[in-house]
Amino acid sequence: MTEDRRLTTQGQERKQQLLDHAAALFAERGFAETRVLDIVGAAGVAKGLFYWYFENKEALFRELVEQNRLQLRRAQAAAIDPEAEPLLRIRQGAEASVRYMARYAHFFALLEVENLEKQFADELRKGTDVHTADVAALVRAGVADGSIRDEDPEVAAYGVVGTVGYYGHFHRTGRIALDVDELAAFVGRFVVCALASDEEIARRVLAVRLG
Amino acid sequence: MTEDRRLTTQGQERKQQLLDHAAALFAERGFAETRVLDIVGAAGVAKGLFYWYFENKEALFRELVEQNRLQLRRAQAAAIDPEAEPLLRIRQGAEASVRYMARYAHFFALLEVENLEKQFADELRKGTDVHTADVAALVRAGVADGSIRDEDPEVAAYGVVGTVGYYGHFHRTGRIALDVDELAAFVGRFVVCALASDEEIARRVLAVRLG
DNA sequence: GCGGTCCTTGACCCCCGGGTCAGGGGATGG
DNA sequence: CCATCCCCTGACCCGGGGGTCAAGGACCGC
Repeated sequence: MTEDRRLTTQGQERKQQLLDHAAALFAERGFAETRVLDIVGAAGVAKGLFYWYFENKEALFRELVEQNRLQLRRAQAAAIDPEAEPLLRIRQGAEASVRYMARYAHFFALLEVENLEKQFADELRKGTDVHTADVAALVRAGVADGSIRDEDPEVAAYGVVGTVGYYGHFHRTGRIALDVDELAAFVGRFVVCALASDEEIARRVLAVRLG
Repeated sequence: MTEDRRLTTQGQERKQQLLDHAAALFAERGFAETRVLDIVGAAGVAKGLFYWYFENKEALFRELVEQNRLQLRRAQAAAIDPEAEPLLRIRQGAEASVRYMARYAHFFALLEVENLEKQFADELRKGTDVHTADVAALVRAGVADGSIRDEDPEVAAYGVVGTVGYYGHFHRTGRIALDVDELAAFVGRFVVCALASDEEIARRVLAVRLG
């Protein structure tokens, strides 16, 4: 029973507390292994209160995902220079994503649930699919102006999204010793080299310093 | 209580049946959502029998992973020409992995559990880590002879493993329309372009026809 | 036939964890 | 000072699913 509660400021804060603690716990031990009791325990409130704010555990999870997805999208948009050429925009987006994922690593551990909990697959696919569509548009533009190798834009876009995601994952799980700046730069080089139609273009795009 | 049972031929077959049905169910609806009862139900046997062959659900899962990991490694080894130059070997390994993953898609849906079920993280990391170490050795050789861009071999290797894994995932979940041959070829191009130190080398390595 | 090992069954136990609910307190406004 | 709407509590209910077990084949070698 959580139709459309009207929350006071206090209520909103409490809700966010629960979301935050839940995120930390999910990231630490996984969704299935996290009990509602753990979440309320971490937040220092009684179990019943959980159901004041959320329909159930899944609903909380969905809300968490949505919040997070929007934040990432905002971070990407902020990093991309709308005036720049397509391949550079792709590089900017990729590096920004890596930075963002490193910063909110605990959130992203969550998104990977896509793989296991089939119940969330559709929900979570939306995130990558939207991201992929963005990149695909850029690839299409790059192929059109000759700066990107002539590959299927959709497929190539998955390469960018995948590379960013995988490096985020490996970094998060401590298997890549690089610091965030180095990693972001590396991923930028990786995707640019993978997509550029020739060395000249790759060099040009990589020469740009990103702030 | 499954110490070291001596299984008859029939016993081994029954055990494999359970493994197969479990794999299919895990892939279909996830590990946590699959009941032991579902598994034995699919295999058409009683619940108690499950515990004759396996300590518990997790033990079965681990066994499944191990079986599968070894199979992939064998497939990779078979596809790689030990005489070829490093970058070409990487390409061969990557394409073989894509093919293998497409063929045993249902198995691989499993391996992605790495992300959510923290209890299996270590177990599963072993798989990717071994694979990465193999690729890293090839990258090191390629960097040494100048055919591969001078990047940290470990980090670059994660790019290959990640690319293969992600394309496998996207293909498996129906988001890439290409057939396996096209996808494998694409992934080959992607990693070769991402790693090659110049166009000439990339062209040379990509010119080789793979059987 | 007889003992032994392997295989199989399904009812049963039992706990854990999701979800509920009756009740209480503290604001705010009329 | 009553009413109302949020917020909060924790004991309780209850089902599901993991794991057990006593018993009963089936097939073997002897």
